[in-house]
Amino acid sequence: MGHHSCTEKEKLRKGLWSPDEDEKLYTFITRFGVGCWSSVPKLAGLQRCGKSCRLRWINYLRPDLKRGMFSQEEEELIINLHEALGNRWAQIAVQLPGRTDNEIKNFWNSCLKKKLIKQGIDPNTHKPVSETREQILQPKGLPNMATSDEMGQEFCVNNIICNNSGQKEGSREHFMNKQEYDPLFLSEFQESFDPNGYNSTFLTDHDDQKNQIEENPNSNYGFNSMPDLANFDPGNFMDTDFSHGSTSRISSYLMNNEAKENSSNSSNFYSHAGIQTNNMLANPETFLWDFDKKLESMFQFQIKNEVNSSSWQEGSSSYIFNNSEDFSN
DNA sequence: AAACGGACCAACCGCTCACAG
DNA sequence: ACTGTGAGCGGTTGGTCCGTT
Repeated sequence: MGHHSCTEKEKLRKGLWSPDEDEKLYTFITRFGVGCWSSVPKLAGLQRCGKSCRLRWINYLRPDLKRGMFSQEEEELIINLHEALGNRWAQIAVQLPGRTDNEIKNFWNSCLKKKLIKQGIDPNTHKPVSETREQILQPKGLPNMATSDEMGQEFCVNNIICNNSGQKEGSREHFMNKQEYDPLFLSEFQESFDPNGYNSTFLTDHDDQKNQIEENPNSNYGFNSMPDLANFDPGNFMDTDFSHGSTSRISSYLMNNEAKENSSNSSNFYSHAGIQTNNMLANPETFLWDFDKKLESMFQFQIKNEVNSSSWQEGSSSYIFNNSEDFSN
């Protein structure tokens, strides 16, 4: 019901994303923000399904993504969270700013799982393997979930959920129930985090956000968990900072070479993390206008003929990148 | 140098849920 | 209440890399 596989439409491309596709998607999203994913491919001139675009953005293009190896702290946090939440990667990812659920899932499956096994710990139960064997015949509830009796011990994730009262506040049940019934639950841990990569508060209060942008040049411009751009040095921006993946390598190659060959062209998509963000910081409003203009001339995909106001959810984050242009026009 | 296999990771698939009409 | 649609999630797959034989 309601499920349309991307494969049903044979025109649609599949597989790895080309730098050109990345560029189109990145340009589109930074310009108009995240709205209706199903309309993104058409509007951005991509032969992909919306689902694929969404995934590409979330897992790779989002500017707030952290790159590179997981730190020891992150590693421990993932293990703790997995013990509490099981394979709820999206929920785990919420606690690790700049990391995606996919990334964490892959890291878990390829690395952490084996590490725990090596240490004699069952990655499913987070208990010593010998103990797990004894319990294997016992009926189980949810996998990875400690029973309420077992949860007499404190559940402490990132020093946030610790409960000094001795109650079972830190139990997985509590953790999940609270999240289920309290929509603001996550904000207790991490203000305004939005898994889409946008600042949630922005979605509900445009004026405040706008003020934030105007008053604080170091704000994230709608993206959360942005790296400290004030200290960002484009000269030290290595290709390894960008990604290690296959297309990523291509992208990185292009980024490095194009940046060298065409350093005057600030609209170079792959240099966005450096040049453009610095421009943003220096003068946000100028940047918005400037960036917009450059994109216009640079990429030339014709949105004006394709966009109509009803095909896009009036949008929230779009004005950050497009405050000078009425999208519906 | 070639073949092989494991590790890694990006992307896909299928499912569920939320919501609008 | 029902149906259609889109978003999001978790499991899985397939391609690439890299070390070993």
